[in-house]
Amino acid sequence: MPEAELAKSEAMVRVRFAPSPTGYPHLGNIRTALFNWLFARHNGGSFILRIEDTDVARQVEGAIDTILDSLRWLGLDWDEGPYFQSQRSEIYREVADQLVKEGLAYLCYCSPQRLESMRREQIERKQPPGYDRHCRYLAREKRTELEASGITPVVRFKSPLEGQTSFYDLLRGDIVFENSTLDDFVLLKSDGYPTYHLANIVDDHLMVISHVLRADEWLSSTPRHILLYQALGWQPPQFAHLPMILGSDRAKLSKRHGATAINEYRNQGYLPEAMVNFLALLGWSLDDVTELLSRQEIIKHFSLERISKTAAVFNRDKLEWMNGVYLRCLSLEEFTRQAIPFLERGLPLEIERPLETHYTRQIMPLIQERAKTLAEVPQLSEFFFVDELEYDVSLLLGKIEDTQAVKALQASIAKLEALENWDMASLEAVLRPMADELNLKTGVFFGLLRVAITGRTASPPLFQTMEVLGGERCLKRLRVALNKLSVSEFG
RNA sequence: GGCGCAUUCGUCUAGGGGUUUAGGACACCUCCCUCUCAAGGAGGAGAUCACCGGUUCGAAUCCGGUAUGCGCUACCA
Repeated sequence: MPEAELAKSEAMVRVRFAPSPTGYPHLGNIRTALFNWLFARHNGGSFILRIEDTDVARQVEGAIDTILDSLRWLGLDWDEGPYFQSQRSEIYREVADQLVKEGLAYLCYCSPQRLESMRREQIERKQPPGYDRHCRYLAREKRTELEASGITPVVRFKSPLEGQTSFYDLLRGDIVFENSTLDDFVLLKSDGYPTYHLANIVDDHLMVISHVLRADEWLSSTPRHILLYQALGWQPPQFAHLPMILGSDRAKLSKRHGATAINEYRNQGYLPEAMVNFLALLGWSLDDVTELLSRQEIIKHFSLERISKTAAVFNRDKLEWMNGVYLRCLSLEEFTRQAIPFLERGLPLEIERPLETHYTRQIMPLIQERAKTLAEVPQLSEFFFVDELEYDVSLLLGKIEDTQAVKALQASIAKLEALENWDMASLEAVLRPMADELNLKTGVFFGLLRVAITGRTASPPLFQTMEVLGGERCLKRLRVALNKLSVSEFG
């Protein structure tokens, strides 16, 4: 980065996140928000939230709330706003009027139908599609006639016909566009709302935005914005176009890519801290080895210089792994607190609510080590809560013959009925020697008990599980297992 | 079609002329631990640094071209 640019970027930092409520924010949107927030926090600047709701037709119900919720969930607090562009129409209109008055923009009366057929013809003739500037050169009489006709015009910017427009991108360096490739884009729509191009630069100027950090998809529009700044005699902010986040098919993230809305990740049991850590590493890195960073560490080290230039494919496996790491870092109290809503929601309906707190608290340490997301907690712990286990007898006989299984279960029941202290150590002290007595490998014997106790072949450690379940439940389950075996013998 | 940006293991990335037989992470495989699972530990496999030229004593690193990918090309943002 040249020194002059560096110096500018060190001045008072004011950045904004400017989502459009035409959909729910996905990973890509939120990553942009995160980078802006990190940049502001690192530099002691301001993070401003602005809702770009100028497309009334495509507005999605509830999108604004979801945007605010998502930012709050991730702890991306804003210092100003939310500002709503829909409430600032007067401002944009005045700027558009001024540009028309100065001859830098003009009224266009072309119908959508005409524009559409024009575009179709251009594509057919393999010409670059773009407005043909029909209304830019309207004769005076014709214009007066159209004004009288009652058609509501749009306002278009008079793009220069030749020359170049260039700017310095903080990430990518000098970028140059031929003005001849730019058409006369719309500033003010016929419904009175501004387009992105107009609203964006007016607000960035009025809100004294110092740096525009936005997704790469905006790079191509930037020359228009530069031209507008020039037309208005305003100093443009610094630009940095961030690499996009792609779906596994390497295409721009969209609804097709599964749970793209960020609040879906919350529902699926991801922790905001894990999400922040993961997202920060999607396009930024500290060094060659660090993967786990706290929010404070990210803020401390965040810099534009270390943002990568290449689009990144979202790797869900890695997010899961990281979330598991964060889950295991939680205190038991915190993990339990967070897991309970997922249990209440995800456990079978017949289990009584609210869940018994003391019992649940005993279960959670066994689950915490094994869950990658909170949404997995009900599935992992279901057998602790249900009265009747549902499993196939064949599971009991996985590695053992039925006569031996029956014998082993009978012996276990007899020994356990006499057990005085139902705790992990006592259980192990009784059961481990039994494997020898029964002439079974511990793996086989404990495996049998595991299925009888949990209904599964994989579970938390047997003795811990039995201690938490308690003697009454365990003995009942052992008898049920024995019964299953005898029934199957006759069936 | 035009314009723009990008191109290092499957994925996220480090590396920015000699330190590189290209480092780390996820996923995968093997082994250890072990009552199963998970976690953890130790290993392994996986990248002719897109390709072709050039600059240089020397290039993943600099330059040019090509290819490929992505983005933009709306009275969407």
